[in-house]
Amino acid sequence: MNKIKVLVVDDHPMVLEGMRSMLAQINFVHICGTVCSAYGAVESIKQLTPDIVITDINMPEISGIELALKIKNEFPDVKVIAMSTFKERSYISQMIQNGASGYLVKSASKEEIEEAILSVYEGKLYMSLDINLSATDKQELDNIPILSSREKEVLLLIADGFTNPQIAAKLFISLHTVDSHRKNLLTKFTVNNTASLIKLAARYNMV
Amino acid sequence: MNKIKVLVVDDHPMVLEGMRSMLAQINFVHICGTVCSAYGAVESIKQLTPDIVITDINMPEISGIELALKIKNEFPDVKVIAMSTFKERSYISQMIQNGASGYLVKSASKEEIEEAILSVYEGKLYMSLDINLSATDKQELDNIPILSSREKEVLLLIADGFTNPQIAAKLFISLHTVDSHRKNLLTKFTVNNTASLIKLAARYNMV
DNA sequence: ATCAAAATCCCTTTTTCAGGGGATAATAAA
DNA sequence: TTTATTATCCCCTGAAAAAGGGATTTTGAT
Repeated sequence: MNKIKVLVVDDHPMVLEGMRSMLAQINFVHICGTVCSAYGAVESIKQLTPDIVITDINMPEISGIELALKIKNEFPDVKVIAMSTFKERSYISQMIQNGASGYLVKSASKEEIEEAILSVYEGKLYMSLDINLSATDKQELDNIPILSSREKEVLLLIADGFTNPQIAAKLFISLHTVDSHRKNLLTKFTVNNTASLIKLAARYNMV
Repeated sequence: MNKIKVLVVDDHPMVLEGMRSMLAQINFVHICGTVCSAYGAVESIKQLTPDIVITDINMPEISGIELALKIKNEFPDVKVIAMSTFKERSYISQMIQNGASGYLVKSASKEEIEEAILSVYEGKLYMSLDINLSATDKQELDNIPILSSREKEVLLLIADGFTNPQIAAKLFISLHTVDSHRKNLLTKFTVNNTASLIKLAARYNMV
């Protein structure tokens, strides 16, 4: 059996080293390279022709989300596994939409990484969301409200400091409508003013 | 020369592996252990008697900040190096106040880690703040306003959704005073309403 | 001892928010 | 096709925040 060629992209040398060390223990995996920025990633893929790219989501300048899109466009056969701390839950769906096949938390064990690589290599999806979360973390995830797209728009504009009339003008809707969305946001987040709303939204990486 | 005994604490196995691999390349360092939670750390220090503990700041349940305090109380001779992504800048001062001797970003290179360990072992302070920051990150750091302790209190209460009258009651000060602090916060953050204020404060890990 | 900064308090006016109510098309899901 | 959701619009009231002005007393640093 040919080894699965894996390229790792992360801006933290420490994580790269960790991945390198962990992947070295998996016999069916060959680490064909590690890259510390999304800039070098595309070039490296061209040269090293990996089967799977494991990439951090949070990177300066070019995020893992954009990188996933680029990879899917230029190298449709290359599978992408996104990696991050559990906190960036809201980014995961974007990552999947951009063609990623898997999601790993950075607290993943060697076994999980192994499973993720195998699953993704076989064309399946792999998600390691529920693992390694503390009880409070899980509860937090469950409490993240589901917003409509319009509500998301309004939320972002609120967070950027726009007043209701300004938001109404921007979205070409009535002031009353903005007010309704705003009320619904407060209800969905079970808070009673803007400060709490934005604090929570920030914690969930929605703003 | 005796090797410097180092214990690493981090809840991400990947980072632990990375540190282990990087420290293994430094000849004057002996990794006497790695621990994946602050709970085990104290016990391990007792058994392994490290010279230096390198600990992540962000850990579930017990943070690195609390851990640093515990270590300084129970093992005053053990030096502590705090480690995190650059984002938690606001925690650094707390870490230092709690007796940490150094600060490493997770994007630190082997050389930086080497230097940090040496410096701290010799009783100096080591800070790796300005390294590996992108231009925009640096600019952001520069723009982080310096708040008085009172302002921090007020900011936290605002973020928790308390109104000015409630804050006044909690802090035993006049409503007018709260209002002044609030105005000063808006000025210092160069924003013009609460939503923007909390969004920024959240980004700077102040709430 | 002096100066600067921080923290405190006071006032006014305009604007915005919060919370309450309810209603109607359009769309998506069952 | 019926139901539920979403997005839209409207009204009201009182509370709170934004923005402007200014003043005094602690506290900390030089």
